[in-house]
Amino acid sequence: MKNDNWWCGRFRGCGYKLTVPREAILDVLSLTDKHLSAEDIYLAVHKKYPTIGLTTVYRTLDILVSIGLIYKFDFCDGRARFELAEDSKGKKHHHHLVCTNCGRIVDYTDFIDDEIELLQLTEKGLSKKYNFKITGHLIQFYGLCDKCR
Amino acid sequence: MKNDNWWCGRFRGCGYKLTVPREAILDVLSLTDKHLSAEDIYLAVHKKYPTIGLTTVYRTLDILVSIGLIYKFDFCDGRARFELAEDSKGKKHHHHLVCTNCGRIVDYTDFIDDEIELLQLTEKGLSKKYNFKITGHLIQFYGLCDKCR
DNA sequence: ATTGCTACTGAAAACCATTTTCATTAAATG
DNA sequence: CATTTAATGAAAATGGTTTTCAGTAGCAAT
Repeated sequence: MKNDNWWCGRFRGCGYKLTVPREAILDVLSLTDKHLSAEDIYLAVHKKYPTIGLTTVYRTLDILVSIGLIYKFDFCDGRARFELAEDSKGKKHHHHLVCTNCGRIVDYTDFIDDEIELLQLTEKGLSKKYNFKITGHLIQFYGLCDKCR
Repeated sequence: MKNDNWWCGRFRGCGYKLTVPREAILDVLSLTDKHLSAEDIYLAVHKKYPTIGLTTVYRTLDILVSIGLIYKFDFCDGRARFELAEDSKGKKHHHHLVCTNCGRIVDYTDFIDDEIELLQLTEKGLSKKYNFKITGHLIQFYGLCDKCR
């Protein structure tokens, strides 16, 4: 097990052990630009490590979400999807545009700046008015892609 | 069966029959300000009409969503939740603030105007750039409420 | 290196919201 | 009122996710 990956510190700092399955799962996520489901990840990991089980994939994803290394999304197709958090790996912050017919997902980074600005303003207002400690937001567009429209 | 409810036309216009279960389900939804799950609705309907089944509730909710009479939301607690579309019944358009600890949901209408304006601008931009026919958006905030923080 | 502690693991079973199946019933139309 | 066809309820199936449990492997202290 190599201890030189960028996420090792993050793991140990949270009291989690560094294991082969966890490293394999993070590898898969850091090498794709797709929005993988737990099963997608399981299948990808399975090619290199056939002994790693789906249960472990689910458990690991839970941990990764909880320590903020990955994000979990619901694109309304009945399964959760995961992607690496953008600050982890030189990825750009983006939002999603989802085709409700074929499931295609477009990551867009245009328009983001205005969105972020407004979101921060709203978060501040909500936080004050309702005394919430805001931890996150979700903004997503749905529609029909060029092929499906 | 009274044929004088505001939704009768909407139903018939879409080729759906007006039935007791459908009316009962819409009644429940129009009398609450909560975000009910399919089971919540089933239980509420069940008090007055014990013969109406959960299956029918699910089927009716599907229809209501598809004709735009209600909205379906995912607040990440493992079940879908439903509420009457705001244009149906003098309800104000709002977005949601969700407590990730206790599940409390705050409907907020402040800040909405700016949000809507930005969303429309973004929709226009996305629609042009990616050739999507945008049909909807989702914007939601997560955090810890005053009791849970 | 070896040990001991404890977290981690895989397989199987359980879970649970939602969907499907199918035989029966009831709404709408004329 | 009869006919057509959609709607219904019960039960079974589905399928993503979680739990259980006995065995395994990280890792800190020796």
